[in-house]
Amino acid sequence: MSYSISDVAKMMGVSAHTLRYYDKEGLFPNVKRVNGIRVFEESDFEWLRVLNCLRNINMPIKKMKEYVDLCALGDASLRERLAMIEEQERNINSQIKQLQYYKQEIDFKKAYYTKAIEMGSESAVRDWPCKTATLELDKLPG
Amino acid sequence: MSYSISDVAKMMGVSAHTLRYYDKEGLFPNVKRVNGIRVFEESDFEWLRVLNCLRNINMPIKKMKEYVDLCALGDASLRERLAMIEEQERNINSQIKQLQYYKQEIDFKKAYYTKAIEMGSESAVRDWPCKTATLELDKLPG
DNA sequence: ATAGAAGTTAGAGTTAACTCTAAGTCAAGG
DNA sequence: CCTTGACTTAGAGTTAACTCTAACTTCTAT
Repeated sequence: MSYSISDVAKMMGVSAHTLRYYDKEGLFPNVKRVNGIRVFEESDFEWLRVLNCLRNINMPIKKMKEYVDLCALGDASLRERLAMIEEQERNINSQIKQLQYYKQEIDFKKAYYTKAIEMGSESAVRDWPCKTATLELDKLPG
Repeated sequence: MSYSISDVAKMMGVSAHTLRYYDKEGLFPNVKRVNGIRVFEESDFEWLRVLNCLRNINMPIKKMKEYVDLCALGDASLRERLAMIEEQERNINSQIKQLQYYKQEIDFKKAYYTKAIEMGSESAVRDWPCKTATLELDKLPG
């Protein structure tokens, strides 16, 4: 079974334009062509999933290209690839931590507005103790 | 106690340029000026923390501006503000969920490369069962 | 065989969020 | 008084990641 660029675009939830852009940036070094037309196979899907993953954890396209190039080197680049993956691991962990921190602030705001609406006015809750209000600005997760 | 723009920049971990840009976009409607120079007070810090929070959960600056404008309307905009915060709550929850999902893929990759290095070659682990490899592309968290 | 849909390219345009520059103002220290 | 350094503005420049256009080719169905 083979797939056109727009099939894959639909599957990944991006535009065909975007996939051509990724290809131009060198992210699909192994996709087959028939009469110049890109033909995706199931065997390409693992790679598409990897790209999709890296994109969704905010790896820049240039870094993805570096990763592609390392893959092309085979076993000689295993350590470098592990290092990149470990960097992404640290990255994703800090992103999750940061979001969880700010989730608390958002939850507080939600409670604040809910109460304010209930009371009919913000002035009734203006000086609610805010857990985060005592934090130093420079201690926030970066 | 009052603070200059570069004091605040240091505290927030952004550049003074960036803060002036935010101001130009209307995100600091209440910061005092003395001889045209911005003077930040402790009383501005709660607002800086809110902005910092919204920025870190990837709210676009235009949306932050909308929020600023709603705040200026007082009690009349409480419901709209709650709605915005609730949207951000959904948003942040889906961001966290998505990152946690892709964290699994990264953890798998890490184990994969670790094993490959141990074995001396990727070919030894090439066909490891990958939990995520069976997923439909279009079932991935968006 | 021909229309229309979908593919191709190079390259221009867009958007968001900075990032920097130039030219100028102001306050403090020597 | 004069330099130094931090502040000001308007506006230009940068970067990443698309997003689109124009001109063209190829596939599919009548």
